[in-house]
Amino acid sequence: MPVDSSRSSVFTYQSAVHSDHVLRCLDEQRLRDMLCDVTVVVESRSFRAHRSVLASCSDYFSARFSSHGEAGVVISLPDEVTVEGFEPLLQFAYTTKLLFTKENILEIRSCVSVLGFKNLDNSCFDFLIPKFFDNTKNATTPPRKTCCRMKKKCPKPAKDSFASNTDSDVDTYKPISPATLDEEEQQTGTASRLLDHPQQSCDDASLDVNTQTDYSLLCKYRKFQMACLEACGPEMASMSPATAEDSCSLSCMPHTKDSEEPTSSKHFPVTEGFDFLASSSSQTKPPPSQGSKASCCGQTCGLSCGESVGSKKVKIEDGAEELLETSSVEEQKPELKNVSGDGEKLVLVESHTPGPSCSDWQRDTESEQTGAERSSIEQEVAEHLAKGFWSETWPSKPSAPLHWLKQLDQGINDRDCPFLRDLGAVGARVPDGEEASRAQGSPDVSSQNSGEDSDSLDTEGDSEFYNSEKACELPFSVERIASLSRNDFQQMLKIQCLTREQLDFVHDVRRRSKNRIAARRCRKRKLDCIHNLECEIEKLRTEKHKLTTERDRLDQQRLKTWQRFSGLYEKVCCEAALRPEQLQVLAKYSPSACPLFALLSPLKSTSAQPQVLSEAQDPAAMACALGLSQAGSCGEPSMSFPMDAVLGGGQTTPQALVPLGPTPTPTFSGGSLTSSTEGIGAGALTSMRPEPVSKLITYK
DNA sequence: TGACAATGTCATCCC
DNA sequence: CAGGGATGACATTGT
Repeated sequence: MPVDSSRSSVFTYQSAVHSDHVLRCLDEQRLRDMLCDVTVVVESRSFRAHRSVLASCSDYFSARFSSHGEAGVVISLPDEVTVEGFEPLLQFAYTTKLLFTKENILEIRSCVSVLGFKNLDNSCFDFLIPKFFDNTKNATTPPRKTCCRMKKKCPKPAKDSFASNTDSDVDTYKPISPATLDEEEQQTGTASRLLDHPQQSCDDASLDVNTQTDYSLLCKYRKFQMACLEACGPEMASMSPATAEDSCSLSCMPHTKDSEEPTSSKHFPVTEGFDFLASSSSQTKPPPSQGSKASCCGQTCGLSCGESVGSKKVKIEDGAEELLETSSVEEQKPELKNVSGDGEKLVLVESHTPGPSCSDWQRDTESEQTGAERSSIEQEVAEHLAKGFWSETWPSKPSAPLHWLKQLDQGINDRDCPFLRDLGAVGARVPDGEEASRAQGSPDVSSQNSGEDSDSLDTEGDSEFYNSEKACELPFSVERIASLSRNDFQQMLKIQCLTREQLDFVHDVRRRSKNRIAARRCRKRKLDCIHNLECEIEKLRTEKHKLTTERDRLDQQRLKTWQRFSGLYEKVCCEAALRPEQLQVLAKYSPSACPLFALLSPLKSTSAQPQVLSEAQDPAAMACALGLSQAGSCGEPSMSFPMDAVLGGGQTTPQALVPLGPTPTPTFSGGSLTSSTEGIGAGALTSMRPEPVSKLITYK
């Protein structure tokens, strides 16, 4: 790890292999029953393990162990957990690899669900299980093919061939070609979205791994998953290993030497950020000695485009052939290669790629880059490759990028592989020399040069990219441009001594990559904001409903209270036979909510109801008549009450409380003042000073 | 063929 | 002042 001694910054070294080493040692301890502190009993079979490991992988164990503090505990798992399902999970906990077959995948999923196993999301099984058990392709065929442009870019014959194969044999899960998606991500970077989206949809590991996303609300990622089922599924379902070898996808693998070997592995994205990592060798990534060329090539075609941190990869093994993860740490785990299988066996591998934190650019190319930008970068790198980006070193590097391009010739129709067609288009630009001859040496590739849709596939930006790139043969991978930190990036530029044009190109690539990620972040934030606002609206609606209910309840309560007051005042007025001036005095000292209070102000505006006054000669009757009108004194809402509301001895209807507007309309029904005797006494009356009407009647 | 969604890119502002 | 992030606007592509 080169460190600039002139720096005073604090450096962080993050080992790429440490975590894997620890896990491997734990696994060895488990196999040797060393330091194991728990015995897990499943169906009368015991498994020794470390509690810390189990607890860190499973919510179930975490909860169980938290309640059993003592060591040497024996835990019996529920009946739902079977040996068939638990054993692979235990191995996964110690190896990050989940071996499963068609026979036990259901058991495993059940156990995952029961035990709350982490990092094994249901969506992964949701993706795989249909491929195992769904005999009807249409049942899993999505209406749209979001993820793969193969449909668009591949001529119909290729698609039809897939379809025919699928129809004939979909029950058998076969490894699919890594090219099916790798090519596409190299082409357009679409695969990065496709891989990012499932993560977002399921575990919210969106393009911004540090933030939570509600992208799960969006069905687009599910659409991607379903689209992959169709686009990749047919291959998965129908392609035999032999056919897989012939597929273009395998040829896209940038292996230095292994790529020449028949490969039955497939590389395709799976939901929940799982990638199906394809490799038929123990070294998927080109050796570091090949420099940036091999490194870029490996990343372009061999790496999946999941998130760099915590990304998961699925290795598909065919038979006894073992595939190794592209991670550098994989080389340290040869013992894990012994995955024999009578039939097909899949290995889910969760990679532990550390984040970039050192200045080792060689390491950076292997482990550093975000999934969001990786695909697009890979695309660019792929374009570089196809254009003979490393033409300088190419002659001496037989395993250089075009090597795997050359393999595209092997029984592969470029029409079957959109990436090939794109590469062909790019290859047409290969200026001269060996690259051109190599490209021409491939009938398929050369034919791609005249592909009718190759030009249409190039966007304006691509053309600009090609033009600028043509004069910029960079000695490092494009992905590194965007993935490096600012300081490292500048340092790298100093070291490389690039030309002005190259510098411009590099900065442009970096700027666009950064901005691309920023745009994704921005959009994600926007979606999050929209979702939060929607949640807020829903909350406010709920609160409004609650408040409305409460208001209605209080209205009813107030109505009852009003009825009691009405009866009481009615009684007082009738029995006391008060004169108008006495009524005014009484009303003056009465709460505004009481009916008598209404007598005060209406007396001043009796001109509005002369006929009423003329009829109501009796003070009590007049009081009752005037009491109908409450002309908004003191700014209170105007109220109008039917006579029976006041005189009916509590026979008030809810309408009596409904405000009728600023101009009250007295409704005198000529009722008598015979009142009920119920209610509170006069003494209690004077002591009751309820809140004014303006406070009691608070309408919205 | 138009609507729509997703994404990339550019320009601009702000830090 | 350079660089990077955020974001609106626009273009492109796919469904």
